[in-house]
Amino acid sequence: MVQTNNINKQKLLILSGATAVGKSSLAIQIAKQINGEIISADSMQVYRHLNIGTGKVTQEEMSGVEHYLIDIVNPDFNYSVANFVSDAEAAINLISAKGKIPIITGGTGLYINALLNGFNLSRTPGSETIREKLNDRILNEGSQKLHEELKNIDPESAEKISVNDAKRIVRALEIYYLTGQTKSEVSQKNPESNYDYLFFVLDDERAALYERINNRVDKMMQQGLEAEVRSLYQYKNCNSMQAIGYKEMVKHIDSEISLEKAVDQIKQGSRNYAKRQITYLKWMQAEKEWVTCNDISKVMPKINIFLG
RNA sequence: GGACGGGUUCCCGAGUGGCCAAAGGGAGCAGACUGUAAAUCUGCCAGCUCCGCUUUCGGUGGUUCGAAUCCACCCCCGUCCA
Repeated sequence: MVQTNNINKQKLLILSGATAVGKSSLAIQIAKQINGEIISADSMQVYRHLNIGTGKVTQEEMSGVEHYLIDIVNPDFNYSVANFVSDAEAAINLISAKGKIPIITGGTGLYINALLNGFNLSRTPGSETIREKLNDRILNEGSQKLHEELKNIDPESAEKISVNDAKRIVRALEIYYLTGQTKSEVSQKNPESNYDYLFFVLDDERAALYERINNRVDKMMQQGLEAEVRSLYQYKNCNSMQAIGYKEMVKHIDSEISLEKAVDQIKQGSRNYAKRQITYLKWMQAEKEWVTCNDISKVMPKINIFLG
């Protein structure tokens, strides 16, 4: 472990992993033992009313442990990494002011990465209007055309972004047209993290994980996922509704697919998502401890050593 | 019993004499990733001693220089007529 210059840094516990591995409940258990509070790093649990499908912990399950960044915006809000980083920093300060330990838990790797590695998002703002225009151009001119454009402006980024990756092409161009600087110039990360953290990744055998996911989706259906999505139907075009479990259910409500098919797609989508989460976690630069989720006994000793 | 339609690589599904190890999609695996990230995108995907070879397209036999594609019989499946 690299523990240089960590003496004065804020201590953080990170707990991540694929969907349905059991992060939330483990986090609560840990919080109780070390007098900690939980900050959710989940791009969908920030939305109010998206409860069943996002696998939010209930008030009861929280059993008194304070949770942050859950239910903080309405479903029509477009939450982003930038919001997360500032919200999470604020929560960290709040928790630490109470003399407690912040535990970051969630499956949105990008969010955790941005927080830990000090992405400087303030230098790369966003602009809905510019983005919209760019998106229109992609539709009309094709992504290849805009990729060419990016190549002239920021060859370094163009090199890394696929010609087909419309989203990233748009974003890179957006940064340039908004700030006059290229994405590659502006998006440097801090050389060193602001935090002293202990990072656990919960994992399991792939087959077991996939099975757990399938079961969890069945459970969500029993809990009334369909009704929940119906009650949120008005938001069907919002970002929040692109969450797995919601977009498929909307298709069913719109009579595009049968209920059975929707459920299958939710399971399939969740499995694919889990795969991507794991890939991101593997890729992400940070010291990590991979823990098999049914063998978490060795987690506490390490935490105790870490906290001193 | 009769009339058609069909059985293709893990699944769906193109292919109807050579350009076919066989389109396309899905799944799976691996990867990328700095303001939509539960999103978006990329690669691999019969096997091998891998610029060539070997085994695949329900089964068996045949026609042909050559078949997943044509013929015969057989085995399943679906629809229809009795």
